[in-house]
Amino acid sequence: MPKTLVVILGPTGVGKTELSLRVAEKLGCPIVSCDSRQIYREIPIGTAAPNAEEQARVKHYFIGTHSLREDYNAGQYERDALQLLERLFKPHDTVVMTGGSMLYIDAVCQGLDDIPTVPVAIRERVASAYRERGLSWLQAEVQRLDPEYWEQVDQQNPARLQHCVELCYTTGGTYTELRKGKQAKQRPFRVLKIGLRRERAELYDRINRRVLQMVDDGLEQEARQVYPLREQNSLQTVGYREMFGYVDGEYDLPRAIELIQQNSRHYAKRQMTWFNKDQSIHWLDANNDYETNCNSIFDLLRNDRLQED
RNA sequence: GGUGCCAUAGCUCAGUUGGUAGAGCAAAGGACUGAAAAUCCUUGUGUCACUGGUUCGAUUCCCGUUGGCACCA
Repeated sequence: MPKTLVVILGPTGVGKTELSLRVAEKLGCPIVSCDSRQIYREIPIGTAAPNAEEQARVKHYFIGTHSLREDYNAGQYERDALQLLERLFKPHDTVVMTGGSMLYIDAVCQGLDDIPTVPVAIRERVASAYRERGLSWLQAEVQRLDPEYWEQVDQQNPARLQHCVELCYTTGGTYTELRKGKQAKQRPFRVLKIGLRRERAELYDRINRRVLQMVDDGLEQEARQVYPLREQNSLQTVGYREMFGYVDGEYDLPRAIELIQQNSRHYAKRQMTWFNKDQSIHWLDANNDYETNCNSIFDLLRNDRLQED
């Protein structure tokens, strides 16, 4: 029997959670979360993680499994998720994966290149040099160490440049050498990507209202509890940065809420830009009833199987 | 009621010594391989409040109107 991973993706707030639950219930399979922030146990409210009731309906993986103090990233997720899927595909022919973290989805479905982990000391060295000497230093380093990458890279983007410099320091070679693996990695299962979408105005309205609901549910208190960890990468997250600004007295609570809504909309927009490029996604209208969308997914699964045989 | 100041992009404001205007934010589009809810790039025509006057030409100067703010009654 061919093994299939059903990936349900879409922008934040589109309604992935409930559809995923219905699909998983009908298939009798678990849900693997593909969300770079729901993985942290301290921040369930602001990340709209599935609640206890939802998790009781279907077994979930990668929800609240890590602490904000841990460094986690897409490469690690690729390894963890593949390992888990190998296990889950023994009893199950189909597994549902759901989430909106674009890079994490690609990491599982296509795979990332094998890039070494940068030692903390090197990361800090590059970061402090950048702080002291600015973007032009990063640009000069990349030109010197990896001219080929310099030609393609977004030259104004410090995050990209820093990463390249870190890897050159770490390996003694170039970043370009590590980026050669363009074609998709072989996976021991097939992937069916389902994209959920709805009209822009409607999506934004849902996002705005969901943020207000999060505030009612105690987002401010949740943010205050994790405030001491605000410098962690894991807290460079919509909903928390804005609350930290409020706690620091930069603006009032209504302004913080406005900013959270706005940044959530920006995030949704970036997700859509990314997903729009992916030709392998089968799009469904989030306004259809669950029965209709579930049936569409099962039809796609069946066709997929027939083709395979 | 009187006097003064203000009225320019969705918002906050620059500016044009008279030749029809530009920043920040918002918004839209895009990029993206171990920070990815991150990080970055591109995009600015708007009756310059309304009416009349002066002028070759007014958003800019003048009269009036409307709205706002301040002070005086």
